[in-house]
Amino acid sequence: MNIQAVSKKYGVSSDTLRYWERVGVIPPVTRNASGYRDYTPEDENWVHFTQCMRNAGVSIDILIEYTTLMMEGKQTIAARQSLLEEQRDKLQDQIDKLAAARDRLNGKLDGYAERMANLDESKYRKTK
Amino acid sequence: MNIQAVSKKYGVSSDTLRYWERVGVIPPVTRNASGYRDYTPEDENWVHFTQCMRNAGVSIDILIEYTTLMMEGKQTIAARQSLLEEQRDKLQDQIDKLAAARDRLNGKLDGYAERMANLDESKYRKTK
DNA sequence: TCTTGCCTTGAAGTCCACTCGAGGGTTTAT
DNA sequence: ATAAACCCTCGAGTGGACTTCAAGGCAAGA
Repeated sequence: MNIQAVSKKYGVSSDTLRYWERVGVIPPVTRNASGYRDYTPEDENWVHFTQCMRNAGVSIDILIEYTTLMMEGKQTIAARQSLLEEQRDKLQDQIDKLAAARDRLNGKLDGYAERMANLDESKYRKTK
Repeated sequence: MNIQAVSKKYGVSSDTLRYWERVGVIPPVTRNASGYRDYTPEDENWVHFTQCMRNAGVSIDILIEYTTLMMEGKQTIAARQSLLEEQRDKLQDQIDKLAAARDRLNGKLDGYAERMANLDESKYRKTK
């Protein structure tokens, strides 16, 4: 699958796909005879994983670290595991922060709903 | 309360507090006789709200827009309400993305747990 | 064969949200 | 009364993550 098709399939620009590969977030992508990128299902999986992590705010540096460990083979399994655990915990913290912000907005919105109701009411009885 | 105390209380640098005020994320803070910032409880509340929203990734531009509407008074109530609703919905979308990433990491971690178990086992019976 | 369009690289540019430094006034402690 | 530790403003600098640009190679259709 060429770069444009992958770009469309995952909603990531070709520039970003090349950038991810250049800095080492994803391992070197398979090339065809003319040197064009030809993403295998495994390459695609890296893209998908990266997109998922980036959407969640995992930093480029962390992803580079993970990919580097991955390419170093079996002896890095324990390191990869703790890296992933750490990121999962960070994600959970972030989820909690987002939920707190959402709840705070909902609290404010309750106040607005009331004020809007008062505005409506005032159309009918001009009490103030 | 002076800027340093607020900085400590909310874990936001003094530079950032000044920056937020400068660009209009929070309204002008009360000053003392020598022109130093002296945060009232209401000023603090703006800081706290801003910190909560920034932690959740709400952009500076959106916060400026909200504060501007706020300072324009009652006639912007409806606009503020829809701005807040939109942000709440965005936060929910982001929460969903983070949860998806977290779940994906947990899936990967299940795989790692297995491999680690195999490594342990191989210490005792060298079957491969 | 010429054109259109996608592909390549490397370097430079952009955007966001701070963060820092310079230069200067104020308050507090000795 | 003078040094240390605050505070102020303004403008420039930084870091992360792209994004665009420049210059050129290859490929399929008219």
